[in-house]
Amino acid sequence: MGRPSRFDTDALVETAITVAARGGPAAVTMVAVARAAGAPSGSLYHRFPGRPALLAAVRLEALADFQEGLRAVLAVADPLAAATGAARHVVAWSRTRPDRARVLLYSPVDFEVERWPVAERERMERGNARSGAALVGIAEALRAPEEAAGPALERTRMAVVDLPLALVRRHLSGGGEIPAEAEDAAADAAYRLLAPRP
Amino acid sequence: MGRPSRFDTDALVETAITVAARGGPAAVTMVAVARAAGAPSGSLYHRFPGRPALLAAVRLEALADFQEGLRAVLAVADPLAAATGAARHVVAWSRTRPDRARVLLYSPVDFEVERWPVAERERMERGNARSGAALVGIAEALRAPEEAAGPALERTRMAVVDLPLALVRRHLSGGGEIPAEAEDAAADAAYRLLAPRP
DNA sequence: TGGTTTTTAGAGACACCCCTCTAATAATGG
DNA sequence: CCATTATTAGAGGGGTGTCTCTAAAAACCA
Repeated sequence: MGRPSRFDTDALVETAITVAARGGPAAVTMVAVARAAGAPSGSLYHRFPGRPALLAAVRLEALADFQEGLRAVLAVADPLAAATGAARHVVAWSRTRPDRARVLLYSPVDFEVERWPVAERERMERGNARSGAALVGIAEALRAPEEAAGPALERTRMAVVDLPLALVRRHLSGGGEIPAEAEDAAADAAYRLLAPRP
Repeated sequence: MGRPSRFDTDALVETAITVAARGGPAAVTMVAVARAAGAPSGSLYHRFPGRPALLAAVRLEALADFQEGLRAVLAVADPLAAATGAARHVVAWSRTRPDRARVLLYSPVDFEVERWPVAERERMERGNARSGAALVGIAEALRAPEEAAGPALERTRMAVVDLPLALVRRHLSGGGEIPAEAEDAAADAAYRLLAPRP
């Protein structure tokens, strides 16, 4: 099998994630990650064809981890419970995995998606499509009889993803931590946004 | 008065804003902005002592423009109307000034606030304090009798600032535009979040 | 043991950026 | 018209980053 590796891919991605969490995607350079991992740059290039691939690995790791849990929560039968649970999950996940959450607070553009290798870009689109489909299901179940599909989806996405992430953003950007109460706040807000009008 | 200037400070800040909107704070380098403005880098250094000062100018211009309008809307007498109006304003402002909005979607850390000249940092803190005070007033007026001050402020800030900005973020990050309906969505969501429970 | 394979190790070419510094330029005031 | 002054113009040093390429190291396998 040849010489055993001193730095395995997962560990390198992990340090790249902490670098990204601390300094944003711009700080994720090949040299910076190599230095942080105590590896020579050659070892990095041995695993990632270039910086775009490294950025993709960082983003995809965070995204997959996030979406996996989200989809599990969204699978609950009662749509309102699924939605409030998902809102709570977004905050809870971010609280326990702040570095990965910080990665997700940046936009795809910041991670230079347009330069990613095609395989990685497709992997991201597949993940987004799967989660998007789960969300559409919930939105449809919650939709008021007279409401159009578009606005209903908008409202659901806002309650389940955007609003919790906004909460997370305010706490994390600035170096702080997320308080436990934020989970309740997210769930409560989602309920208010999605419960049928009185 | 000496030789008249070919590039005035405001115009340079303006091009810096479009550079920042397109490529994020990382793209705002002295050379990049100089190139975009068609000016030699020396002209830039003549007006800004260095990159941190340029980043500060970009951020402060966007922030001042945003907060000015926000405070005006928050000054409305009825607190619930002020809050929903403010939420609407955040989206409306972002819709008409997408480049400035894009600048505000990044965190202070991304703009390297810690390296700014002190004067600029203080100017930012003063602006934040003023807007924060206006928000505290609204939050206090909206607070339910049995609610504590902290959570009430959290809820108000979320409805008035975070959630509208989250909406804006989804549309702007990715290069798109903000649809006009988003203003209604923001105002509606703010109402649902802040109106007294049935 | 000796060949094969995988990986580390790091030097080096090239590009870009920050910033300094010196000249040249073009207006104004006496 | 000349001195003054604000500004443009851009060359160049020093630093850092990307990526390539060669050599050595360290395991496995026959």
